[in-house]
Amino acid sequence: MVDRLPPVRVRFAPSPTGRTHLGSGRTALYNYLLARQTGGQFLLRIEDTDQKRYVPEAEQELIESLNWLGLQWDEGPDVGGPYGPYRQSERKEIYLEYAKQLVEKDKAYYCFCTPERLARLREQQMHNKQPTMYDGLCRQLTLEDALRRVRQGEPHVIRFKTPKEGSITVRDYLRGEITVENRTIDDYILVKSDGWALYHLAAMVDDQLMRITHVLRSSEWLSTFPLHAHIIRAFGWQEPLFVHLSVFLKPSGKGKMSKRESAQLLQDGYSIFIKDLEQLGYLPEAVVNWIALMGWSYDDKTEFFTMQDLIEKFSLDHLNPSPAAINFTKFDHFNGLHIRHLAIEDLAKRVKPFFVKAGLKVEDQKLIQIAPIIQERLVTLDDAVEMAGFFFREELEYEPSLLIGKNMSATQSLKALQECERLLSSLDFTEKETIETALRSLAEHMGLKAGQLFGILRIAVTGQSVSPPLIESMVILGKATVMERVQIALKRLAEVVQESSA
RNA sequence: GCCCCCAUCGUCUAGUGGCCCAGGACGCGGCCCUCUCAAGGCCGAAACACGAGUUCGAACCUCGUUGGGGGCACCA
Repeated sequence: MVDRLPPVRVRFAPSPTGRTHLGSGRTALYNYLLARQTGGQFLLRIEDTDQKRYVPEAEQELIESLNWLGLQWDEGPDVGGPYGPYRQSERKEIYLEYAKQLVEKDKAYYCFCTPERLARLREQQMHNKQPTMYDGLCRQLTLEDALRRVRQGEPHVIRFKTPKEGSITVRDYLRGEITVENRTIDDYILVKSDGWALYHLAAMVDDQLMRITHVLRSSEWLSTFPLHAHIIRAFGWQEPLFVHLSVFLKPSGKGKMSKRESAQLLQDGYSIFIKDLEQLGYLPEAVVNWIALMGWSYDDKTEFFTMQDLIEKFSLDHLNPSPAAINFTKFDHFNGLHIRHLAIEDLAKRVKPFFVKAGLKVEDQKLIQIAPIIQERLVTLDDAVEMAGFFFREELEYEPSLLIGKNMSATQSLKALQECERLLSSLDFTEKETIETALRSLAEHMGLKAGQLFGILRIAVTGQSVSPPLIESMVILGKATVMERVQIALKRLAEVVQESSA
C-alpha cells in the first residue's frame, strides 16, 4: 500500500486541436488515478484559446475517448462545477484582468512590435547563431507612454518581464531541482494582440483559480516550466506540485510519431488514437493497463492491473522520467490477457458488434456458448469473426482439396469422411464425449491418426483449417447443420477424387 | 545553433552503495501439453552507453564524453 496523499485537485487540460492519442490518455489516466486514490477531484478543462487551431470534432472525440477509457471527471465544461467555466474561451476577461495586474506590478509590459519585426529579428539571430529571443525593445517604454499608445488603439501584446539577472530554481517531482539562468528565458507573450491569453498565462491563472494542487502534464512543458514558475511567483501564489510525464516515442524509439507513420500503423491494425482502438477490437481495460505501465511501475513482477488495482496502487514515486517507446506487441498481449479475464456473458456481448459488422446474423444464445471456446484464442475482439464466423454462415466456402487429410490420398480421405458421416448420423449430439470417443475409435479402426480424421472433419464442418475445438464446435452447431455440412463436403471431395482420376 | 531533460536486455521496466557475475514482462528460440490454432507449464539466448573520480565496496553518488528526446510561435 502506498502512502496516501491528502485529497488532490488535479486536471486534464487538453486543447481541442487534433485527435486524442495514447499520450493524452495516459496523462488523463494518471491524473484520474490520483484523484480517485486520494478522494480528490479530477477536472477537465478545455484549452481552446486559439480559435485558429480549434477543431470542433476534436472535442467530441476527446470526450468519447475519455469516456471509453472510463475516466470520469468531477468538474468540467459539461458537468459544471464550482470553479467554472471550464472552457478557456469563456474566460478571456479573467486572463486579461490578471495580465493587467502583472503590468501594474511591473512584472509585465505592453509591446508594440509587429510580427514582421519579430520575424526579422529571429532570422537575424538565427543567422548569427544566437538564441532566438525578444530583444526587449518595448521593455524600456514607460507605462505612461505604453498606456497612451494602447488607448490610441495601437496593436499590442502583453509580455512577461522576465528578470534579466540571476537564475530561477524550480522543482519537478520526478527530476528534482532544475536551475535555469534567467537570461535564457524569453519575455514570453502572455496576451496576444487579439486579446486572447496564451497557455503560459491562462493555464497558470486557471490552475490557481481552480485550486489545482498537482499538475501532471506532458514533459514538453518542461522547457517553459521556469517561465511558469516566474509567472506564479510574480502573482505571489503558491505553486502546485509539478510532475512532468515522459513522452511516448514511436515503436523504433526514434522520435515522436508523425502523421504519416500513424496512417501506416492503421494498415497493420494498430493506432495511437484512442478512438480507433475500439473498432480495432481492443478493450479499454487493456489500453488502461498498457499505458499505465509506460512510465510507471508497481513492483518487479506485477503487470496485470484493473482500473481498481491502479487506483489503489498508483504512486507518483514510481514514475519514470525517461521517454518510452510504444510497443504494440505488448499491447496485444495485454488485450489477450484482459479478454481472458472477461466473464463469458461480457465477452459475448463485446464480440457481438464485430459479427454484426461482418454482416452475420448472430443469436445471443449461441454466442454465449461460443464465447468460452474462443476466449483464450483471441488477441483482439474482431479475431472472433475469423475464428467463429462459421457458426453463423449459411454456406461455407473453402478450397475442396483442403478436405484431403494429412499424408492421405483423396480417395482415402473420401472413404474416411464417408465413415464419419455414417457414424455421426447414428450419434447423439448432446454429449461431447460421445462424439469424441466414437471418432477416435473410428480413426483407430481405419488406421488413421486422430489428427488426420479431425483435420478432414474440421474443414468439412468449419471450412477452416484453424478453428476452435472441433467437437465442442459440432455440439454447438447441432447435428442437423453438421450433417448437412458433412454431406456437402462429401460431394465436393467426390469431385476432387473424380478429377484426379480423370 | 541555443536551452532543458533522459540514459539497465530489441522493447516496457525492477533496482535509491553491499541482498545483483542484475529480477520481471513482451517478443524471440527450444521442450512439454495437444484434434488445428491458441492458452498454459518448463528451459534458454539477451542489458547496467563510455571514461574518470568518490568509496573498503557503485547499475545506484560526482564530473566529463557520447547517444537519445523535448523545447526555442501573437500553438498548446
